[in-house]
Amino acid sequence: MSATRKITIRDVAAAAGVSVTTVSDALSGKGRLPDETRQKVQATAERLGYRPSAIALGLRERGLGLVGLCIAPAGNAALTDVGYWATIVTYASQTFLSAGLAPVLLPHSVDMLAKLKIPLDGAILVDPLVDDAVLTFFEKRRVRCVTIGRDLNRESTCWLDDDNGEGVERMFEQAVAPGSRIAVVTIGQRKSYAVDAIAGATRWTERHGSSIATFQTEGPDDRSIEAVVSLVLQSGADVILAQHDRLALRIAANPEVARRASGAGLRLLSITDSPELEQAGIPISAVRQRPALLAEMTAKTMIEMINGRQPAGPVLLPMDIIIRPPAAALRA
Amino acid sequence: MSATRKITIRDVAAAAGVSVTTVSDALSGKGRLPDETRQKVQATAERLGYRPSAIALGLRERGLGLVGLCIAPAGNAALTDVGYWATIVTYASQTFLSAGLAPVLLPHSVDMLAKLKIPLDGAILVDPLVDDAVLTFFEKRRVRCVTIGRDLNRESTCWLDDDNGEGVERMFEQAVAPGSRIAVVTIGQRKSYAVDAIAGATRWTERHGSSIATFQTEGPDDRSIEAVVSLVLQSGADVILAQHDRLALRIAANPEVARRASGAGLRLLSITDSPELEQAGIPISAVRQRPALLAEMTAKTMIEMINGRQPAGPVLLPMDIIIRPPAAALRA
DNA sequence: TTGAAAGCGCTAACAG
DNA sequence: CTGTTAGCGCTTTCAA
Repeated sequence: MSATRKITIRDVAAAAGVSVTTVSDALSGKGRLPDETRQKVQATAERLGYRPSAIALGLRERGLGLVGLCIAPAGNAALTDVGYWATIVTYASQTFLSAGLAPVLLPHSVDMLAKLKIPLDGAILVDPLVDDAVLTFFEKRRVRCVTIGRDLNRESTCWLDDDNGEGVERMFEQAVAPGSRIAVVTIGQRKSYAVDAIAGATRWTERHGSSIATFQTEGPDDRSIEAVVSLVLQSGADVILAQHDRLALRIAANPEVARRASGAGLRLLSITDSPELEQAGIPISAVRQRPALLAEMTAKTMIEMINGRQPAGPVLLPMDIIIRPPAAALRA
Repeated sequence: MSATRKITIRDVAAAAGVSVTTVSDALSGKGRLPDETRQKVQATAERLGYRPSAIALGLRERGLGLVGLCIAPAGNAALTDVGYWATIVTYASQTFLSAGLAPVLLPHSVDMLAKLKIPLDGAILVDPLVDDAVLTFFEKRRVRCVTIGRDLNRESTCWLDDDNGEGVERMFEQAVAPGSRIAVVTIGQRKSYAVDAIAGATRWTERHGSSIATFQTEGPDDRSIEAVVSLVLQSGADVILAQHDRLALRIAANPEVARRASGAGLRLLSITDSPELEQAGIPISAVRQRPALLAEMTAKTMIEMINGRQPAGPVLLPMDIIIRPPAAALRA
């Protein structure tokens, strides 16, 4: 580590009256020099405040041990679940640090990414979009990459994820009556977790002769969401599956939804869980993600890759189902 | 950025049948070569997938643009306020990224820090302890450092902070009656924000002829906290000032505290604020920190230092006071 | 217009 | 036991 580097190995060599090799060996403990020389060199280095240049080391060793962490920032609480973000960042970082690798927080914008002049040994990307630009950037730059979730249009990259499809299917098994009319409400860009989750719901539907319809909000604003909720209510749905917990909470805020859901007329489900769901006026069941484990495993996969081992193929983590039964059911 | 670098500038030169200088000039647009040569070289570079090595660049330029971010991790919610952590990390990172610098999440342990072979251009440290080991480490390594809060035993470092002293003094002005008996409850290691805040409370006390006593919990466990709360209650205190919001919430959980505080017999205050305080059974007034602004300003200060400008001396940000009046006061 | 060579700071191979 | 030298990949004089 260094900032205002000045004294180089040569300065130490000159001051100690030896060659650079001797300095190098003396400090790294490699060659078999007499203790006297070694100590003299060490003392000189200490006196001069000499620190080996990490960059020069990196140049030789081809790598500094930097790994990128690319995940939508937690600035806007409405957009990102801060707890999810913090958990992933914390666990991935800790795993990397334990392996002697330094986690770098990467921007999501390719422009900013391109401005960085950083020799990355690898990168983790969380929730890639379809044809993800960041992923393309990494591919071009030959930066190895592991993702949490996957780019739906890309076969090659190594990824891990919660098993959203199986999780949602199981949640339906436990929480939804056969023959129900299901409305899926999606928001924002297509991401694999949502696609997988909806696929799970669809599988359940096909098995149980229920119907399923998907509604996409125009935008992330309240007006767009309200509009879609009206449509959903008109459609006569028994069950609403929201793309994520923030969306579920906003749907739950609709009075008509709240009214129907407080009886047995409507069941609100979410593809992602968060502590806030506990505070909702109505019960919202959800599939619980495992960001801590996911982050750790993803980081470990990255470490494997850096160490030259072939990473395992896609990994799917089994999820917990959080059933929050409607008040009516509790009374029964 | 790179990972499995292979093709160097020499490969391109050879393939294009020119010298490395020409390649360098052609790609950076520096020399005045004929367009024909330039295009040929660019095409060759493209074809070979050539990327200049960030490390080699860094070796010449003496710096890669890496800045460290050292802040106790958000793993344990009881220890850290996740929102505070996430805000600081997010805003500091964004400020750095906008300046083309890459934020590295640093471990808090000096051992792990020493394992990292990273050429840091600077680092931000949040809430240093007394005689902070990380700070000492940076000093030794000649890594410039700006802190949020300060090491109470260190004069030299550049720091910024919320103006906790003034904030708490003002909170007392608004929320505490002259002549009150004040109990300060501290927990964990000595940090400057708490010392400053208590100093503010003490100043207020001296002006208004009140008494103030400090209680330090043995440890962070519930038993230790309970023990201290008993002592405080026995002391006949009117006002409890807790070191931080998590501690305040745990104090508020004491039935006797809750009982007295729901009347006008006891006032609970906290040196830090958080959304959770809203959910507490009893009103807890607090001083609100400004992590977003603080992080941004600190990062900007760091950027100034990296650009060779002298940073301004200590900066103190005025704080907002969040008064949550006791139910008794509302009724009146 | 182009190229050779000198470093940036370090280590490893090879001599002495 | 210690020193010289050759790179790691790049840019920047300075010559040709």
